Amino acid sequence: MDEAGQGDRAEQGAIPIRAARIQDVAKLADVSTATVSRALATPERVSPEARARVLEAIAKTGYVPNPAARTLRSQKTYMVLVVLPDLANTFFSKILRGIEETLFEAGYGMIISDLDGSPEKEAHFAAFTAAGRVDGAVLLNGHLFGQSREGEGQPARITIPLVALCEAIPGADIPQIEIDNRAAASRMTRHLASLGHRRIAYVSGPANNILERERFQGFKDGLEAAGLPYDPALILPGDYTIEAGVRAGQDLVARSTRPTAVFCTSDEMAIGLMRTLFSAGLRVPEDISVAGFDDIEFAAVAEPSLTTIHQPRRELGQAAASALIDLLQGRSSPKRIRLETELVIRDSVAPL
Amino acid sequence: MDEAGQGDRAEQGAIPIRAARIQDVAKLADVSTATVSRALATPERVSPEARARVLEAIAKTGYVPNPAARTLRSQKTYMVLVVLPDLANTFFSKILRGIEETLFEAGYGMIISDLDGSPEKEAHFAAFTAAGRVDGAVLLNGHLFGQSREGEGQPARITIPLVALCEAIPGADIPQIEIDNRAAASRMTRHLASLGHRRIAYVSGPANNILERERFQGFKDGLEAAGLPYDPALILPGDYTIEAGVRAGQDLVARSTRPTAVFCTSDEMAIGLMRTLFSAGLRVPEDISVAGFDDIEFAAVAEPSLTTIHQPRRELGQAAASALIDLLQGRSSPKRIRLETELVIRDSVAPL
DNA sequence: CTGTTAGCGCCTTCAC
DNA sequence: GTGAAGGCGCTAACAG
Repeated sequence: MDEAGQGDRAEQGAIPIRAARIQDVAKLADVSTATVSRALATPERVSPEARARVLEAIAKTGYVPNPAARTLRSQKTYMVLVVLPDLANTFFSKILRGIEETLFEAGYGMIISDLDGSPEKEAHFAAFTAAGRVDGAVLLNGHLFGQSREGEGQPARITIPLVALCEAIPGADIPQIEIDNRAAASRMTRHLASLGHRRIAYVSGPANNILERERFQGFKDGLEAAGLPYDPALILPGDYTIEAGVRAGQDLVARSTRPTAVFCTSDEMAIGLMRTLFSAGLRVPEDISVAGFDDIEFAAVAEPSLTTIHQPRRELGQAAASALIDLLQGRSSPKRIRLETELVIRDSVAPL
Repeated sequence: MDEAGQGDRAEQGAIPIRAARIQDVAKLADVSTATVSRALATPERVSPEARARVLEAIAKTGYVPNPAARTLRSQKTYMVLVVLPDLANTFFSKILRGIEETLFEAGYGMIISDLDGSPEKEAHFAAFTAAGRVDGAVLLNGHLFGQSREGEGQPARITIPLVALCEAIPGADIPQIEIDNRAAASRMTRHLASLGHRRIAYVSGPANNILERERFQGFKDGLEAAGLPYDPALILPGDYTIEAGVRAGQDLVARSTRPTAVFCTSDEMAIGLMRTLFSAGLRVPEDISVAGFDDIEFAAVAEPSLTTIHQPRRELGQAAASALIDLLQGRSSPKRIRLETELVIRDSVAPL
């Protein structure tokens, strides 16, 4: 015995019952520890009698295998890391749920890392991952860990299975689960044009973001398909947040000639933008039509309800988790999975 | 050597570089493994020269301690479990962020369990916790794990530090971080009454929920303070979701005599309710005033913007994480922490 | 201040 | 079908 051992971490008199170990079960069932282990992992290789005794002993002792020991031995953690840029963003919560439920069914736990734009956090989680605390990772942040600034010996290369979700990672040879952002943005743009709108503004995502690049392309595709000119003055900078929508709205309100429709590349921005328009006495859709992207919960109950692009968020999460599990269990996975979006027509957009 | 070892988990030719172990570092730095360990854990107990050599060797090898081995030895996981009833609920995301950032600073990781109303999931996570995969847990779901249905040998008692957040757990002798729901609800009720409203409806949370019980008490307190009678016909059932608000709205719309104000115990319900009122041609606040609770992001940009009770969500998360960390590190923590709420007056409520 | 040593609990080969 | 034994990588006692 080395340390004092157990107990007293929580001062309120925690009961110093030592958790049952495999030895305890073995003794009680009158078998070796190897048999206990096998009874759990490969029951068919253990005689029915022994198995029954083991199971009974497990029930009696309340034995739960020690995961640290198991991991140390088997090199498997049954944990998956989910890396996302902003946990507080509504858009991710339902995706997370899709991921979590799929992982759970397969016996994996989920560790979340909220990068929050901090490079040091990213470095931390890269180390975390390299240290083998997780078997795999789902990346929602649009790039690989640290992009290994080379030099410096071996920068702890990450060799576990990875999957990219939503924000595709161009160069990476990993499964990518996403929607067709370009096609969806084009679809919305054509929808607006088909209603007679000719001056259509576009509120962008963050510069250099892959979603933004694709949606912007789609916007231009849509203009072209509708025979409308591209006017840089109608491009407003944004970053998918409510506040960005508010700012874009202020810009619009201040103009003498306004667009007749605004395509916001997130519902948050659309809602923030509408708010600003209302405050200035403008009506949606009578004075100006507003469209969103994502179809978050609030899109349907906004006033007016929001015309937008529906993303199957839960299914995206599930698909990403499934792809990762496939990899984790030695199966292969398609390199690219694209889920369908849908144009949802509500009340915030009207014919000109 | 037993197994084949390393490599080939990910089929795409993962490089079979074995991660550096403490031994490798020790050899390179020409010290014992114990010294390496100490250089990391208690640098002040190692000579500066040795420390420098160790650090250099670590940099050269890219060494990252194996957490499974560390956990096995030290019985510490540096992981915290966060148990919540519904990950997809907007209300939790900012709280999670508060928790995560505080844990992160203290070197702890966060594992999320979305209970999703499933008892089997709860049992799973109870076992998970009992198995020692986490050092502590933050409970947002209003009750202790499984409430240990006794009998059956030792049902793997959970003895790690726990903290309850938002939903207090009455009998439990653990730190509870919350707001004063009763006082806040009373405050809002009195605010409505002070504007001349005498028929105030109340849209509830789920029956038996502790938040609901407290807020309902507060509502009655407020009525009493304002000298208004309590009318059971003005209590509408809800569960904090948008849909519940929609349903409550339908109920209201169908009535011949309506309340002049509605106090919804969540912003989601308030937004859903307003939507239904609009669809029926009613105006807010001209025809009917609507108040919410929580002050989620969308409350400020709803149309009309929502009068509500502000909860410091991020701070709640931070406070819970801090309390847990105190416990984890052997310090004590106050048994009850109550953060201040604020009445936020916007446009959805008007004088009668 | 530093090295030696002994496990943490489990899984898995090897021998029977 | 089963048991004995070694070791996954680390840290904490104990000597020095």
